[in-house]
Amino acid sequence: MTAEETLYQFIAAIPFGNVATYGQLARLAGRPNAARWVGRTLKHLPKDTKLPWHRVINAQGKISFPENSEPWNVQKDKLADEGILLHNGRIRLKDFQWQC
DNA sequence: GAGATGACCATTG
DNA sequence: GCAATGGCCATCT
Repeated sequence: MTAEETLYQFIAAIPFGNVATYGQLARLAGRPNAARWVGRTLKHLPKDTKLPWHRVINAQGKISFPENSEPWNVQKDKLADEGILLHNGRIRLKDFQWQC
């Protein structure tokens, strides 16, 4: 099981209606300080991936795309479908962050 | 091999 | 809450 595969497993395991941060997933995958590695890995995902990549946000509860950009809107919509709404441009981690 | 870059984080003031 | 700072990992030039 490579670190990447482990990462995919954890992303797939994020429950509906919850989100996880880059640093959190990095830790779970066994790379405590590799948040950037998580971001890089996500960017490499095929566009037809089954992974809920939209549930991955940064530690500030914000979407890591320029606001109102195309991917930003896609992610926002998917989150809204799960009842996760942006409050002042960011997500309330306190309410939605995955506890594991 | 050095420097820049990127879907980042924790700490500090 | 926000900005600056230093750190992290992998890739590209």
